[in-house]
Amino acid sequence: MSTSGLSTQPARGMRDFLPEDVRRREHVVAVIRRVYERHGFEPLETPAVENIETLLGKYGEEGNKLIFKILKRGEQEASGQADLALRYDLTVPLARVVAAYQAKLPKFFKRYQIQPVWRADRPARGRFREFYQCDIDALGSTSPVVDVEVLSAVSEVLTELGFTDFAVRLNHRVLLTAMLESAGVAPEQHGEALVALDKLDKIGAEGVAGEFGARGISAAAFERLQKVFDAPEANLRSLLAGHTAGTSALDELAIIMGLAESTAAAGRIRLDPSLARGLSYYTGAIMEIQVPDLAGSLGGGGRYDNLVGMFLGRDVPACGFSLGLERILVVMGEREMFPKGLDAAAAEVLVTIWNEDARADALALAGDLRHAGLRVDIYPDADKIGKQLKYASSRQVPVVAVIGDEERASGKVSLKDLRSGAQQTVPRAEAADAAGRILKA
RNA sequence: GUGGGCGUAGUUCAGUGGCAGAACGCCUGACUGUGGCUCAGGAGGUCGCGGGUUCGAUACCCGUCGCCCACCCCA
Repeated sequence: MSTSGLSTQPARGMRDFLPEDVRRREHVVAVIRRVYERHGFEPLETPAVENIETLLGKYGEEGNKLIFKILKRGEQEASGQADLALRYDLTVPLARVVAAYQAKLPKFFKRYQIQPVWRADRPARGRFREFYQCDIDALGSTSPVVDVEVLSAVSEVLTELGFTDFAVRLNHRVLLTAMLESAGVAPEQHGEALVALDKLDKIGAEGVAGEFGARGISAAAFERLQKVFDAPEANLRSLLAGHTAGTSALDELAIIMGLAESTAAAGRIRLDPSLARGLSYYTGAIMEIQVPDLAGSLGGGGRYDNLVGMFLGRDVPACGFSLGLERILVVMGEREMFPKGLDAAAAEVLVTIWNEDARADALALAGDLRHAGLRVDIYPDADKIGKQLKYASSRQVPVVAVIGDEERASGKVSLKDLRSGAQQTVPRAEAADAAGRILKA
């Protein structure tokens, strides 16, 4: 509440990040970027705003509704029409970029992109209207090596951040369709059936059977599918017997899982026929990372071999994965997984100001200490020295430098270690070295 | 979109149909060359917003906006 009556809250679903928040975010982003680069992915950035036609029709019906649209401006504003939109994910802009710069880009283009996206969703735990996605995508190859590389990179990120209990759920769009066909679900009911199947781990088999019934899908179909969910490895092949596309999709997943054993994703992947994923552009393998204490996922991805084709007119195979920064932060925060150094003080040394005449001296000393590589703050006013020390203490700055009348007369600086209370007076030229020694002690 | 909970000081929250409270934080002083501890004092509120009931509403009723939790969906 402000005195003016104006709300000080950020817009719904948006957040301010205070220094402590930013440090945490940057810590996680640094790990992600390092691992992505280690896997040979190159950085890319695209505009926050896209032409609206670029985004429409890429995310499915639900996705379309959640796009933040931007009204036409000026005289056109009254028309209520939108011609621009905030980007909804990083994958569709990537597809546009690949189509636009195909001549410049390498045959196999691997890029990472860490930028905010916007969705007009209802905010909830770990869900915001502005959030960062940390994407990797590899374009130009249909090889399962690509799918495995992507899984390896994100698994390595999570491992490096300290996650020990994440699991990768793996499925395949073609396999899903094949399963429904083999089970006897009519093609026009596939969408409904997938929504119900996706809830299996939440509402159980009876629940899904009920949903099937409510949507007019035969009970016999669900019975055939249920065996598969109970024991996918044992029963999938027999369900798919004679279904060529389904069988080869299953073979593809088996290859991915086999190859992944040689990477950081080893032991993490679980074939999960109930995984559906909402975005409509996926065509092949789909995957999602889960952790026990979060209802949603830490990230998701998959193969989308014809999204680029929507821009280019010629398909370019692609596979990618998106880690959700805020999901990772929510879980790391609750589990207290952040390293201790992150809440370090903003400065290592606070230079005090004795009186108005000493301001230039203080600034010069701060400059010297900074040139020596120290993080140095300077108190802005010639307040009582006790107040300046109190400020340093409250900000957890470990060392305070004082040039009082006595120090100035003798060309010296007093350095006080606030942790121990010890104080020493050294020649001005040795101040940086002495401060460094105190900090290391 | 569905169900539930909550909006009171900078923060976390008490509270009552009749003068607006605590803790922490903040400011000042005790302590005019030294922080933490202690003590004394002080500032800070249209009780989310709008309407209704009432002699009187921060409290009761209705609406609205915002936040939180669960579901749905997603990263």
